[in-house]
Amino acid sequence: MIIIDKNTIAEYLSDYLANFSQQEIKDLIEIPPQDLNYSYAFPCFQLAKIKKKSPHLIAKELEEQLELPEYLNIIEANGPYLNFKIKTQPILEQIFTLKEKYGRIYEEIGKGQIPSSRIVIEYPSPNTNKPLHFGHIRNMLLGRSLSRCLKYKGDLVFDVNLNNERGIHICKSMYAYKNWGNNKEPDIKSDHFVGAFYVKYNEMEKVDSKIIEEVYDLLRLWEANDVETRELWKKMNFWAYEGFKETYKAMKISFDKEYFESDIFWKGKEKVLKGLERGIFNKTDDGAIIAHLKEKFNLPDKILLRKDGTSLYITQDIYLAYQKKEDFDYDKSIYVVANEQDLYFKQLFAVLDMIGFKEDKFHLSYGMVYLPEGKMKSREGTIVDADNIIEKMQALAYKEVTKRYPKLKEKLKKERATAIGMAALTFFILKFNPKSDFVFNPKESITFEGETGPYIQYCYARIESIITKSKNTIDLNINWELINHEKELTLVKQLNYFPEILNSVRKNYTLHQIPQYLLTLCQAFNSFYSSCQVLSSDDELEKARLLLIKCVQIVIKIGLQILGIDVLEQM
RNA sequence: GGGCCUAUAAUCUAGCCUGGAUAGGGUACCCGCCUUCGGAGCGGGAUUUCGCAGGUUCGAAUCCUGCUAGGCUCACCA
Repeated sequence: MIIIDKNTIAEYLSDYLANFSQQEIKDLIEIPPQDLNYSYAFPCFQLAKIKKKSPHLIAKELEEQLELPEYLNIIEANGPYLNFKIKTQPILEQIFTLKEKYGRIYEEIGKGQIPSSRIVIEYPSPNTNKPLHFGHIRNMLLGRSLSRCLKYKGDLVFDVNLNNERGIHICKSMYAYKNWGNNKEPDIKSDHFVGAFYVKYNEMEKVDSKIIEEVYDLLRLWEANDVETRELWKKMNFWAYEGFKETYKAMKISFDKEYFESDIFWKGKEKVLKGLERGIFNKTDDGAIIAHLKEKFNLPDKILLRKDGTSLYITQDIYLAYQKKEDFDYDKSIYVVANEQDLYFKQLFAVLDMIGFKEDKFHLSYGMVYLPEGKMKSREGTIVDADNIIEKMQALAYKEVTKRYPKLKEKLKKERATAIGMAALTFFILKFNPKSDFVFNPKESITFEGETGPYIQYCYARIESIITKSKNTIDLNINWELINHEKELTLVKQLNYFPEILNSVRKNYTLHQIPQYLLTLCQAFNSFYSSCQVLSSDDELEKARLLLIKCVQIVIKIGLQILGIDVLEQM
């Protein structure tokens, strides 16, 4: 097998271009605009500078001079560009042979692959005083698909979750329950039940701002291990976890290990005190411990321990870094956290660096999700609740399924609605660049047409339908010459890019490249579909096209599986 | 005020790292396409000073500088 990518082309060209190294050539090679049916292009501008000839002329000369390698169909000069068209046969052979492993062809044939490593990914790390919201959905989807993508590419990935289940915010919910809860048991999803008291507290605080003092009393009681307070805390946290469990299940996420802030928040102290002893950190006038980050890191200084000796959020995160290393002996630790904490993570990593913890750490920072009205504020209850939106998507999908297939069995309808609804939600979120903010407008965002998950699923189902109808078997024994339609060649071209896309995602964590790629592929397929009939009286042609669409189906499936979207054979 | 980030048509978005072929898509809008494999689809049309102003370059949405607007952040909160 041969991988036809920029490297291959560069290697080939380097025999002819003495002026450049192979790497330089590779960097020059680009992917031509979509409507041109060439896979790769070499622009001759740089060469023109050296040779003092027009790039057009150079392209033309190279075209004549170059000897066609066996994996290329044609090399053609177009203006200042030298364009390369790949052969269909090697591509489809690879896909059909490797099947669901095609996306890791580099690893499979052992060429140009990155060694696999042990990676810990931490997400979504919720607070236990309120249910998960839309921002958590983005977080979970990013964490989940990154995890799946890295696993697919051969890394050993550990998904972990840190429960922020102690602190003043938890005490607020507890306080409200204590005063206005009448010892009620949850009569709604239990994390929502807890969240309602958080909102209640904030309402009451507006009426009487002094109640915050009583909340601090509660926090002190908690820290002093007061039995009654601890019992209440356990009870309410249990409700929160029970609720989260359902949401995690719907989101199809699970963890190799869950950490609890209450277990570890005080353990970071030791690390910090040791750092103080060694003179790495300093004491402020009033006795707090501070890390001076200004000079060495050009960051604002960070307090690591309060003047009363109690822990801060960063104290436990320092400890947790060590704990994760001990638990998983990782090569790299990834934190999936929104970009509002960019500075915090710079500080955390700087502090860890100061005390000699130099492990490879990465903050996968993603943009905020806004509502049309602005930022979500769980304090005021102006959030898009995660369970609610999941339910809404599935209900809408159910309506669509029912509209199309009124006679379908109820159970099937429900299954399809779940798959389609979740596909729509997942795809809607993951198609955006993780770094960018976006506005979630529930009314406009819930759609199954255009650039959506169901659009991709639909392609898959269409292909399945054709394959089922055909009496021919699919194998590599076809007449390759018959795949020559412009739409077919576009498909082949797109299929060939897939492994490179996954390499890029693994390297840059640009998860949106997968949905974006799938859209391009499916658009090419649908366009092919409308101009090329697969089922045909011409058996040879039918066999050739069946193989082609089977390969498309294989790639769609790999892509969707990484995103955590179910494929449907019928929809 | 300092730091970080963002600005692409009515609207949403890809492309920016690594500068190159008429700036790709999607929604909405207009016109077509179900007596050919599934219309959650396809084809065509209209709409853009790629925030503004400079600079570098043969070439800038992409790199640099300044400006404007917006977001996040600058806790002994999490």
